[in-house]
Amino acid sequence: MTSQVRVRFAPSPTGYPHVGNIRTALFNWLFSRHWGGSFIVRIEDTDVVRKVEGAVEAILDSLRWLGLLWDEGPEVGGKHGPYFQSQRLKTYHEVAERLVLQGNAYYCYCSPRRLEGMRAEQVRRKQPPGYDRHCRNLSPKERSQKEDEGITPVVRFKTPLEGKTPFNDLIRGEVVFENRAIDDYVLLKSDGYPTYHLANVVDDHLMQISHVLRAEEWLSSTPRHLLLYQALGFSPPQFAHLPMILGSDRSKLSKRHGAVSITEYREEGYLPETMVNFLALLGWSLDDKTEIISPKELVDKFSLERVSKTAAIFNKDKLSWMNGVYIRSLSLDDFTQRALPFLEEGLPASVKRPLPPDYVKKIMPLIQERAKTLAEVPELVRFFFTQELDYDSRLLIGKGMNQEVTFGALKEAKAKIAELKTFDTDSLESVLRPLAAGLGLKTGQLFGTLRVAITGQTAAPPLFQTMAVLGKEKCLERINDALENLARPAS
RNA sequence: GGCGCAUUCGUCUAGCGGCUUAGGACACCUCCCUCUCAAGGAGGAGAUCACCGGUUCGAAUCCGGUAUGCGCUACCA
Repeated sequence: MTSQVRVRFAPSPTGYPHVGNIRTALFNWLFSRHWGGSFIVRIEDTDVVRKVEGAVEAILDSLRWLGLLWDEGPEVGGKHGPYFQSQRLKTYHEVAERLVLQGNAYYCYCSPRRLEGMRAEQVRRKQPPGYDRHCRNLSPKERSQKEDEGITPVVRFKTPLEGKTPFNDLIRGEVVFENRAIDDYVLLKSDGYPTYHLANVVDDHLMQISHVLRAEEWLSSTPRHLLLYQALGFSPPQFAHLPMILGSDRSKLSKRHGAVSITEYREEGYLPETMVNFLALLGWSLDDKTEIISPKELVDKFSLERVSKTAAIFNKDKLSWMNGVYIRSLSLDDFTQRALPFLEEGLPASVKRPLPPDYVKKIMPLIQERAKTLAEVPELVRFFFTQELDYDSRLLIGKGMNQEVTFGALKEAKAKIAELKTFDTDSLESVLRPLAAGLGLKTGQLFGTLRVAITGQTAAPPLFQTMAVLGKEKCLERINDALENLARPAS
């Protein structure tokens, strides 16, 4: 008997992985790494109807992206495979058959129509909906009659009519369910696929899973699973039900809450280290102040005792803040490397590709601390690449200035800049700062005007650094353009 | 309707009977820094700890009830 920790992430490929799924994966991964155990990925593709093409790849990609590598599962294999439930149907059939033989399950021939009618009636009479056990005690004769009619039955679990099923949830403590509140649920569907309940229990046992860490929505199903373990003579794993992640309106996360799939966050330019850090803190905390925490420390300190019991709302503002923190912490090279794909993608088509590496490298330090996501980098640096600036010429005229003053200031500035032999931050500052005083302008006024002329924006990286990167020629061109724009009567 | 879980600033959370005038973070506001925007620094506002009872010398912390929210109640997971 080993006390090896073996946990699994068992997604169903019925859609792209959302933050809730991934948070569950993260906690499983952290738990396994903390205890030196194994992290297993198992694909629960038992719902043929809802199966989504590409979902498995999206799930695995997301895990890899976040660094949540698995010890057993798709692609890497393992000695308890296969790790796709659709490839394990024979096992489920055998177990279901055994259950029927043992008297713990039975064939049910009820038509969907009958079940529907039954449920409607139950709801109408305000009774708890649930299977009425119509086929629970069919005689052999009745059964063969149904078989003769060509009906493919489902296999239902013969839930004990009395008693209680208690268990100790590692996060919530003692939980008890009355068996009579549990109906005879389906184990094997008529299409030959098992339901979650059967496949999950069988595989967790066969794969020697020691701890089941899953979302709270499974809490009510746990007694069903426990009853199944009992009937099968398997010793159940330990259960821990994680708090759910909710949308801003406190309902289950869905499309209307904006980005829900983890792949969308990736596309929006959130760093994987941000997601890991943020998701870890959604339902778990180290202490009363730790916000930024490394994966290593997460693994080191993770514990189920510090997992909270209450559902959490996904706070995107805080995510963005945290992403900014991580972006700023990147080395310049790393930041550049990561931003590059977003630049190639996000810059206007008119900008020549490939982007000149040296030029890009000079720009990046100017915006690194201004970017909250990688996806907004193209917008922040666009004016460095585009030929023509498109802005309202009225922006050139700063507070307390008029057209004439602005025009003169730009002209003077242009002259000073043109005289410059060395064109860098210091030389620009040494000539432009005095110029402001000479013109009787505040530095903010002169620099503001120049900023609009140079960048087409009122908010941009520091002016002199920006100009130094752009180069003398381009700066002069843009000031010329600004002068022309100013001279043109505003329409 | 039944069953289950939960309930501390708008949000994420700390708190596990006295150290709490309930701490931190995001967001918000003010000021400083400053050529704008960021970043950074200093402050501020924001929670009668859902409510009602009980236990106790003492409760956000323990117990009970109520309310509210969420989940489950499918041949979905």
